[in-house]
Amino acid sequence: MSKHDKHDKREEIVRAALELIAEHGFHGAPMAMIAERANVGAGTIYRYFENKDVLIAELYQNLEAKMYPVILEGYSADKPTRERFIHLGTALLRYFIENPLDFRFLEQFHNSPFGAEHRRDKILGVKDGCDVFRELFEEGIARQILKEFPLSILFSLSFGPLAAVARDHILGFVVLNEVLIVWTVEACWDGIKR
Amino acid sequence: MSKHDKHDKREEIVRAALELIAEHGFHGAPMAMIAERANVGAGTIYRYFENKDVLIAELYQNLEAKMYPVILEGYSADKPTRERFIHLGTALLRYFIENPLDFRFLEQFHNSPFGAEHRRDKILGVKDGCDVFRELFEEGIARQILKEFPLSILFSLSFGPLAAVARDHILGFVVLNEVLIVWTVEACWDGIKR
DNA sequence: ACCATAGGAATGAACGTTCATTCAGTAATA
DNA sequence: TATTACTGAATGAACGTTCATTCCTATGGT
Repeated sequence: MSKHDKHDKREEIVRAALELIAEHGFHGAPMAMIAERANVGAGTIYRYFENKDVLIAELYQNLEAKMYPVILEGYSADKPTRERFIHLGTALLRYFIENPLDFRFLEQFHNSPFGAEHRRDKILGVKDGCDVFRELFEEGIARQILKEFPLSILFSLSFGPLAAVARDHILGFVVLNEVLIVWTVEACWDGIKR
Repeated sequence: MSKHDKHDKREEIVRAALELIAEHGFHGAPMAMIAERANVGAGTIYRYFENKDVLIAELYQNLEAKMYPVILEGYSADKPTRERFIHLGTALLRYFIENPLDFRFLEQFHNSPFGAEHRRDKILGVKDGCDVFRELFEEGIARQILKEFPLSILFSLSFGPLAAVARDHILGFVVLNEVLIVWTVEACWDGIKR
């Protein structure tokens, strides 16, 4: 067998961990259960990840790296502010709906000791994906297109509803279709525009 | 000692549990630690609560019962839709900011096995506090004041941002004052109004 | 072509820790 | 004294992690 199969095992572990954590939360996904679902011995996980925390952190970074390009696909900084916002918002919401496991994992992650630390990092040096939104908001405020709120409130007014709607869809309280997705993001825009 | 002191112990347990769970989450608040902070033997908790789950569930119901009248104080079904929405929204946000422990506990609760079950209950027979919002939204749609969205999306567009803003305030990412609170809720209104 | 063997990969039973819960004993109350 | 309230050490279950052992395969000598 070749080097490729090593990766197979590693990826099996990552997949199993994502599934179980998304479905049952961090504390409902013991290492033994992850190992079982990955068809791997319990000890094998520790050949690839130092411990559970490292596994989870890597899972999170995997996700961010995976989402970023999907959401930015077709994004152009030249288009009007509103159009760019709708693009990002709908792309994000679509991603969440099409990848419910990813969404559920992210939610678990943000409501955990990890999440708090991670937020602190983002305060100091904002990382990766948020920059796009930050730029968009700052430009929108400067051009007087957006309400003059602290950035963090604009974030909340935009992502708060998107996350809530995605959660409701995944839990089956609404059925979102393409039209509803766009309308929802447009409603968010109405909330932040002047 | 009189009957009153029994209540004192019970309330000490409830207070300690709320503090620790709000601060460290369900799994960072072992029964032994709750007992210690309540100045009570570990076994004493079980004189008042069958087990940890029951303690948590009762904590949650305490909170709901405590919040409901505070938020409805001064609420009048006669006033215009917008005014009523602003009243409820600002009251809720103010409550969260003034009672950060309550807010953090509610967040922990909603991101847990309990939360999911509880949501299912609310689907069938909507309980207590949500009725006010439900009425408000249904009336707003009927009068063509609000966008014609599924109720659950209107909920998300309203509470999503409020929860996110409250979280940011409590974690120190924004400092909300009375003006910002009102502006934020008005922005939510802009999101749901036609 | 065959076997021997070295060494990394994989395993899962075993370990130490932590937690919710119990219960035998103690203190307070009447 | 009898009853009730309280205590915290003891218990067992569950967890993350370790490590002695097994398995697999690539290599080199015959």
